[in-house]
Amino acid sequence: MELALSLGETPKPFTFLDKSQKIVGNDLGFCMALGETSAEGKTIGKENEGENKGSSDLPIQLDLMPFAPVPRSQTSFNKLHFPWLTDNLVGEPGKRLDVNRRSRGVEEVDDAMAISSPNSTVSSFQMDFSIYRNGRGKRDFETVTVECEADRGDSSRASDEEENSMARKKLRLTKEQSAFLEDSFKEQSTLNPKQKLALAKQLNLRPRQIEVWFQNRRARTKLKQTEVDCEYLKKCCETLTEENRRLQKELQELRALKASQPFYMQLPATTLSMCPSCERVATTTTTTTTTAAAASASTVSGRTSVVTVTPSNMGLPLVNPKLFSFSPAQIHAQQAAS
DNA sequence: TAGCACCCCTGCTTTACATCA
DNA sequence: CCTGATGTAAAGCAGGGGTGC
Repeated sequence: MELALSLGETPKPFTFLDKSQKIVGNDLGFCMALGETSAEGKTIGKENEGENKGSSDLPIQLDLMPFAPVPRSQTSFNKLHFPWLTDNLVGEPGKRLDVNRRSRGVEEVDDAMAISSPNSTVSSFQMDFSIYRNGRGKRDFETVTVECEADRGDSSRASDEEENSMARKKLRLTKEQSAFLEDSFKEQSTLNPKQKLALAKQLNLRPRQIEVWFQNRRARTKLKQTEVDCEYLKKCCETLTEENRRLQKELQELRALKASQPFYMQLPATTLSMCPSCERVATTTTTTTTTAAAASASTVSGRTSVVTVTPSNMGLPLVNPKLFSFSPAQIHAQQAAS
């Protein structure tokens, strides 16, 4: 029996980038600065130049949060005090580093950009997201603090006293973000760093968040698949149990028949065949069955792998018909010898 | 070749939040 | 409206495998 468990998907070209325009232009209420420069000095999103057409070449920045280095007089939020903002600086002494925080590499650079880069658009757009999230009128200013804290990144959890006093808040992804991530997951269940960065930029999330989302998503998929497999195996078990019961019954009948018909030796042989792959029975009766025994044997039918059921081997338990493979000539020879 | 650092993953757990009775 | 139970999802954490130096 073969169980086809497919937990993964066939790798396909990563096409979620094509959706950027749709998201950007629709109801998310934000645009992205795809012109940012990555750590390697390459323009991120260069490979998606086609999608960027129609939008401005310059990064768009919404000055809704004090992360961006805008003159204080230009932002309406400058009257709000965000004590953690000074912690956003990369390399700030006294920070506690998260163990999962990459100490080098693209992601860190990108995180740092998202947190402290003058061109970062993250915090601004998170504000937009928070507005959408406040559909029911909850979480207004609270949301602002949540998003800001989320943007601080793992490495800026810092200032332990503040951290302790402020309970860990969780960023809730918007429906749009989740849907986009779902679509991306359908395309590909794992991401390479470039794809992660691109997704992060498109959704204005940190790469770490994208990574975590995909990890959790894979875990959910696996869990669901496990449940499905479990159900399938249950049914297989029931089927096999039923078949076993039936075979046992037939075996009893055959034994009873054998006992009642001592001259079974002259019955013709019946060849049963079993497909090796599916183990289904394809009865191949070689001769016309004239007795109940032979008829019964053909229904036991077990199996295509050449189970030759003759009166002489009828008494053998049909444990694994694959083990039985006798040609009529062999059986006749054996009979003659005995 | 061993040791180390780093990256990425899985598996499990924790925690914040939403929902509902 | 409040409250506690419960489910869900984001994030934290530990540990292992792969890779490069």
